Amino acid sequence: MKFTKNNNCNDCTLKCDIYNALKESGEDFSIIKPIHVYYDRNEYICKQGSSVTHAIYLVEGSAKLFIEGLNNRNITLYIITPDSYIGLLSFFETPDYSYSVKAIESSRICMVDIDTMKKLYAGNHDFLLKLNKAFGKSVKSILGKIITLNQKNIRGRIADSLLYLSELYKSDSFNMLLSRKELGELSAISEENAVRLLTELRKEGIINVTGKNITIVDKKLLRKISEIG
Amino acid sequence: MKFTKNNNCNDCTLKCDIYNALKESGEDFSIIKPIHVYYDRNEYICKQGSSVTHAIYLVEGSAKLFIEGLNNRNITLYIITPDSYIGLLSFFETPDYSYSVKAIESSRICMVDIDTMKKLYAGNHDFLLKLNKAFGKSVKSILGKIITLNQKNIRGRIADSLLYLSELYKSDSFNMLLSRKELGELSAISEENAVRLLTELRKEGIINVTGKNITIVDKKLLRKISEIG
DNA sequence: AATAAAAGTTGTTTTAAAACAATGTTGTAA
DNA sequence: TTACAACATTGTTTTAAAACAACTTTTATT
Repeated sequence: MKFTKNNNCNDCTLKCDIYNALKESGEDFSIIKPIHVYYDRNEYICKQGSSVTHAIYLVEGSAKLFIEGLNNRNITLYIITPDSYIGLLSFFETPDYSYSVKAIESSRICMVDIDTMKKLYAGNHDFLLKLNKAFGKSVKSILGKIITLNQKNIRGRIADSLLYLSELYKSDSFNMLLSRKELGELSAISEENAVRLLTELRKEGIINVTGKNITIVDKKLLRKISEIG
Repeated sequence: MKFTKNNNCNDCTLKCDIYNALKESGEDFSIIKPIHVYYDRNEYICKQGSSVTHAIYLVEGSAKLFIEGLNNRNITLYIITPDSYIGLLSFFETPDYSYSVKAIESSRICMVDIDTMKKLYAGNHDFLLKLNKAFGKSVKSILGKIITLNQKNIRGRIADSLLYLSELYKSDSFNMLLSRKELGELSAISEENAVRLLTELRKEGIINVTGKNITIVDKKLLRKISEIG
């Protein structure tokens, strides 16, 4: 982890919501002092229980958002890719993060002090509504996850996770960046069963597996499995 | 289900957020035309998949918010009591409800057209922030639920549900209003096991059970069970 | 290159909870 | 006041998935 202060939004290639809101407001860019941070794989970007001090935006790389459960068992809710908010679910109301985020590859984030954010959306209604929209979307996906985790068998769950990753990376062939254990955590499956299921699906000709590289061969069938298990 | 139109907020004893926002704005109360609806036990207040057309506020009674899952199996996320929003989780972004709500006793709700709501919070920043705050709180409780459902055993889960209900009704002795099946759905447990666990806890002297009336006798122990199962 | 550590794999055993089944109880509508 | 449905209870069986164990492969580290 290393960080740089004194960044200037004008030099940033990413024209994020915050930038746009600020530009619209006509305010000086000096009011926000964005901090850029670089993380290696497996480093915490934010930790469940710690206080929410900044709005965090993922600029580069990818990260997993997970809840830290009992006896070190985690459940990964989803993978975050650029460019989207990391701090979102805990942004309103809660003083502390109710989840953790870890980089799953080298990643870069940009963070803006929460007071500055508040000032910003106090004067910009659309900005707040945009935050809400993203927020609402997250919630919807979480509700779907609850059903998946509680009502599908492990075969259906792993199929779900693979389809999810394929959609996330917008390709039938992708490097999932996750270890077998982490893939398990995305589907609430033990590591051993995650391995077994990947092997099973491979032998059935539904996917190809080479290390962490997955290719979905028969998407139709995988979708069926996701439905009926 | 029966409803009344042409209600006047000035006659309403409940001075809700919407009322207050409107009053502050100085607008005429005639711009909102609240509809009051009465529901019997087990009637749908809103149905998963149907479109979000109104903001719904629970005025009287209580209701369960649940996700309709696979083969008619539901998971109840929480119980709603007055006075709070029902439509909240689906209020932003999503055009359709991603969950259902049913009355668990005779209940009364008040609903306001969503366009009116939008007009209202367009001119009232604090009102929107208040909505967000309530929203954030819901999300936090749902994240906790995910861990409970996936990582605790059924004994821990039922303990959780009983503690939750006791907190909700602000008493160690309460009528849970839920059938054994519904209590099961609140904890993702089969009806049979819900019965067995209640009997078990009763025999251990931790709770008293008379029909739907529950009394928590040993709260400390129940908390312990909720933790360790 | 050698060695340790982490990650992945496969077979076997255990177990928690659902499903099934049968029966009892209560509430409610004719 | 009977009768039928919904709800509740208890015992038994089945099963899906975790846990355990042993081993292999890959990846870092000295």
